[in-house]
Amino acid sequence: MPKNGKPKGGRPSRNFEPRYAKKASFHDRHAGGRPGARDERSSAGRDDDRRSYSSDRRADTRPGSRSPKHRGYRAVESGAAAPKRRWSDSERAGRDESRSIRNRAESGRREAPHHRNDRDDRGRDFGGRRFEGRGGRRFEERGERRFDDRPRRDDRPRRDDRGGYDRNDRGERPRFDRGGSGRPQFGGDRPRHGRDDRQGRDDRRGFGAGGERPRFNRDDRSRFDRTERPRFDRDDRGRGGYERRDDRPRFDRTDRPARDERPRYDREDRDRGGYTRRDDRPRRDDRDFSRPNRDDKPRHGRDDKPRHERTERPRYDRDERPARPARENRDDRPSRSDWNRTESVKKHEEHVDVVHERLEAEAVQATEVADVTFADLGLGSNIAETLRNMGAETPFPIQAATIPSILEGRDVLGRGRTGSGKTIAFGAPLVESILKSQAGKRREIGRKPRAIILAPTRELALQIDRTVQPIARSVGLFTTQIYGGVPQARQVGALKKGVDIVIGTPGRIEDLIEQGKLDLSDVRIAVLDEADHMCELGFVEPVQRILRKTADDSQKLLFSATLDREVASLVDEFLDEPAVYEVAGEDQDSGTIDHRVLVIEHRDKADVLTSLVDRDGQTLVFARTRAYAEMLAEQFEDAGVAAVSLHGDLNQAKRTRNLQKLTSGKVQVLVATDVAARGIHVDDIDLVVQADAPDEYKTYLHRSGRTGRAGRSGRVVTLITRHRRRRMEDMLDRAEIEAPFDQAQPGDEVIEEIAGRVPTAAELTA
DNA sequence: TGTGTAC
Repeated sequence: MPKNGKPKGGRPSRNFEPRYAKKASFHDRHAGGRPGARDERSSAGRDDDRRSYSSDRRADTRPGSRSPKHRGYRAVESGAAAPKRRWSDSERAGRDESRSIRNRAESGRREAPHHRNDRDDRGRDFGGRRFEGRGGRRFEERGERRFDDRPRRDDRPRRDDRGGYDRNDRGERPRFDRGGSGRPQFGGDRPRHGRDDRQGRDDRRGFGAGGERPRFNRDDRSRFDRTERPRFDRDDRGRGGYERRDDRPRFDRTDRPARDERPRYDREDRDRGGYTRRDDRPRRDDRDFSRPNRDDKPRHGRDDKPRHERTERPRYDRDERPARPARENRDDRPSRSDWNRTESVKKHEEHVDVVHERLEAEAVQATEVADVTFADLGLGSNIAETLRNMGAETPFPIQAATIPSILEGRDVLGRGRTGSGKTIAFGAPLVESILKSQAGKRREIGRKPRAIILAPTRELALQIDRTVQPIARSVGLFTTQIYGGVPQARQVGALKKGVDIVIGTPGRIEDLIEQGKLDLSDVRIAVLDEADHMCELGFVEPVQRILRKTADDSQKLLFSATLDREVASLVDEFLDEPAVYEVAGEDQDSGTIDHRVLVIEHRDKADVLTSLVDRDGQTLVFARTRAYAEMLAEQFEDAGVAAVSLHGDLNQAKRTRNLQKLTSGKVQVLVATDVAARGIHVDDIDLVVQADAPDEYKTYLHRSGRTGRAGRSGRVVTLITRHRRRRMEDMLDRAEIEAPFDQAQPGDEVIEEIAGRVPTAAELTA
């Protein structure tokens, strides 16, 4: 250990960023004949241009840490990272306390004298320092960031767990290099794999396994599904489904005939806009749990209600539900699909209703939730204390609602806007459960993870870890991030040492599983953040395969701000009588966001956009494609407005760096694709510009949710051309958002108002 | 169609 920690940790940065940068540059230099060469070069070229353009900015704020330079720079950077201290007294105390707590809790089980030793090793030799370093300073920062809007995320990048130890892993890499050249197959498959190359062929080489392991082999997959869990077999589902379907036609997707029976929605929609999906979410409640799939389809939205009723929608339709006697009937229940709204909530019906409503009223005013504490909800003192230090004094509604059920071991579906405390809502109880489950057990090196948290983007995975890690650490548990775009070595190294909670994205997780480097068989809690998104095309299968790798009876927690029918596919297979919670008003504009739509001429788009972003305050611009996002960022730079982009064509180092530039305030404008639509927290964004209107209401809600956070005001403006007006109206309607439409041309007053350069009429009167 | 997840 010490070895590992020393050479590597001390010298090279523990941050992967610098490394990436370095590799990238190396890569650029050797990009010559490689497939991705052209892209890389052009990318690099742009980067250079920008750099020179805004060199000043960069220079001051970020002394070399980012720059791909060398040691010297790194020294500077390490200086920046220097704040990382070792364990602080309080942390150490916390660790000890947790240890004793764990032991006590485990009175029945063996005491495990090793326990302490193991941990000490970990803590001192590597985990200890780093953690502490990070912990000492970051705990607070995290808290601030998350709850107080402090933009400082600089830590983010380096903070990777055991980052410092990577170096060791690196040392091992060389021997794997042989595989380096042997992975032509990928290149062939992916025309744009250039970006991967950028990140560092070293890593890839390390895996070398390119030829050895056909990870993504389609055949393997199919084999997988069926053999592993026969019970989930489609056929089975179909069977089960039918039974249920009879009861509830709407949920079944296979149950198409049923739809025919309920054509009324379609018709209404058709009359309106034909293609509109409006019906899909007449009311939020329905939308979530009963709707067939996505909004696109105008399928029968089973309810007769005209959408206007939505405003009145009781969140869970509890009233509508036939009251069931609590969970005793579990066995009697027709199927899991009931999760929708019946039983799950029912079990806690009384309790839930009470708590839910009481808190709900406080949802907007988080500070009012004073009568309940995290301890009341069942969390241990260490965790409660950590949450307090993070800025979470009292539980938010969604937390108060879900924590008890999660601790109870139930599967849970939770809907709450990211930033409203959703991460803690599942993170804190998850840590508590894991802690209890292994109370008294020795923490072994190389132990298998006990929990896994899946997110759709790397940035979100990082963010989740920033919240969960301190909580876990407060009780002696370890987390690690497993996502792509960065070298595997560090991640694998962490797994070898043993981690309790894995947080990451599907791709890399599955990859490591197939490599035999990640074993989820001990995972007893699996969380899907942005669950509805994780159930979309392209995501759902990997997710299913991953979930199937977890312990058979593992607890599943699905969260999202727009949790809807889309998760039915997973719910049917993986959840058992899930409890369903949501907090009204948290999944969309909570009244603090001002929505506007500007109807413009296409030829004016560039000027209007530049005018909108040339302002004080941070602006997040959404573009539909990566290319357009990149183009807009350049356009803004050319116009003298510092801007960076965030999209999938950038290597992870750059993605991280660019996002960090926004959060740190170095740049005021970030142009992104929908990679930034969900979950990303940048507290000071006060304007969201949708250069391209989203295609579905959920995307609108997620994008607009990047502003107006924590009760502050925010503004969202969407640019459309006149022929898109109708679609836009329909979408807003589905999103239940009121937004005035204004015709606009460059220079118009309305643009000045939206940009905040001129007070609006409302602001003047106010 | 594009976006994200991956080597």
